[in-house]
Amino acid sequence: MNIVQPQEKRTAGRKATINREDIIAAAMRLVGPNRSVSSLSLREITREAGIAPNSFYRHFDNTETLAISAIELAGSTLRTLIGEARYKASELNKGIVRMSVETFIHQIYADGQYLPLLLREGIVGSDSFKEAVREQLAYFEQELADDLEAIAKKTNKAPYRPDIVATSITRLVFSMGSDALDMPAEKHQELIDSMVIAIKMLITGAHIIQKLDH
Amino acid sequence: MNIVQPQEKRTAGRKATINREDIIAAAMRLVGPNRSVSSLSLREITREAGIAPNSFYRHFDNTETLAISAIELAGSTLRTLIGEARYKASELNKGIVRMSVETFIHQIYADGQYLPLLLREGIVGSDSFKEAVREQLAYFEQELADDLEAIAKKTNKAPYRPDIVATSITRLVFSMGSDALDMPAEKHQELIDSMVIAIKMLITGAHIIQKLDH
DNA sequence: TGTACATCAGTGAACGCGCGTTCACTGATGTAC
DNA sequence: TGTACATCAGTGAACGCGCGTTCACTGATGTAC
Repeated sequence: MNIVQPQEKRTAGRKATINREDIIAAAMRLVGPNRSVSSLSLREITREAGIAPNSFYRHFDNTETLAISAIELAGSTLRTLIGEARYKASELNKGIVRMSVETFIHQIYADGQYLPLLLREGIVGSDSFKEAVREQLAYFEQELADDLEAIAKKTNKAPYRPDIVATSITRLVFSMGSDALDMPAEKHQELIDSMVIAIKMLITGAHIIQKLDH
Repeated sequence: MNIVQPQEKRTAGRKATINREDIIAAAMRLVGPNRSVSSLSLREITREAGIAPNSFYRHFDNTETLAISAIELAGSTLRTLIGEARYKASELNKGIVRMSVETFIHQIYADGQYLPLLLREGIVGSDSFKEAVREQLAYFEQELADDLEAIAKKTNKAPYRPDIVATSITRLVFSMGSDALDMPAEKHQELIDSMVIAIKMLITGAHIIQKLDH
């Protein structure tokens, strides 16, 4: 979970004009809505970052290392955003589900392309990419599971298989969320509504099903 | 939906030793569980197919055209499989949901890598790839919607927003289904069980929710 | 304060390599007569 | 049946290009004394 190695105390030497975050940002700009990080060439990244090709090696061992750093950055950024959404939801008395989903979608058009990055690299990346994404998704699911538990306590009704509910919601949000990239902003509200309905179906079903089967 | 251009009647000329399907198959072998079609080089594909690089142009305009053909082939193959599963389910009196999911998962370890191909290209592909995948997903969702309607007629209870249910199920099956690629075969049954439960939660929830909100 | 020195981020030039694409060709096949 | 011919799938050689990586270097910075 260390996004960037701790800055070891410098003793002497030329001052750095660019850092790891700058290079990651350049790579994020290049991937856009369609490309995967593994399709980026080293020279392409350094061109975008404004440095010489071989300067890349001063900051990363190779493009694979850069990609994993980008995935970790994306994951922690998204979880921070959702954390804020959760906080705001409790403050504004707005539904936690709707608030979280809205944050997700609006984030897509904001500074970063974090969500689609995670989604893509979890699917097309190398094994180590997939592992890095899996780790990030596990954090999401854990936080979701906590929410579900809190709801369960409040309503005195535990959902059936909360693990499956958490996984399903995560998958749905990522899958449907990435659709937002390919549609105009005015359709976002409709998408958000659909996602909220789907999630509520899942949660509602999870509370009923146990009565039927168990 | 035309997988391969209709064989125009040949009048003269050397007999073909390789055809479009052979080249698509070579490409499918190369992508494996991780790579996207767009990462394949023309020379790599022809090497795998056992032909000279420039022979590729006798069959496809470029690798993009090949990729779209592969997507269409994957889509129609999968839908045929699911169609058979649906038929068998009604014959064997086995649950239609379980039967379809099991077919999906087992197919992953069978001849083709169709499901992950669709999933990947729908996310990392170019706009035309995405369009091709979207078309295939739309077929799936339509067939699912038909099933839901049939169930609704039988039970005399229509689900709320069957479109959202169909979309959600499709997304869940593709997302969780592709996990099967990264896990040993003995864990497949567990995955199938989880997917079936998630789908039942959705369907159950979709029947309850309308009573609450509408 | 001044000076010699170690550190190290960034560079320009060069390398060998695989790539997509082109060209003119070969030779097997089927057709016309 | 035989022969000249049109068709066209597949090829070998060549091209210019962007790639990842290496090397020896430059020169700004901070440290030791």
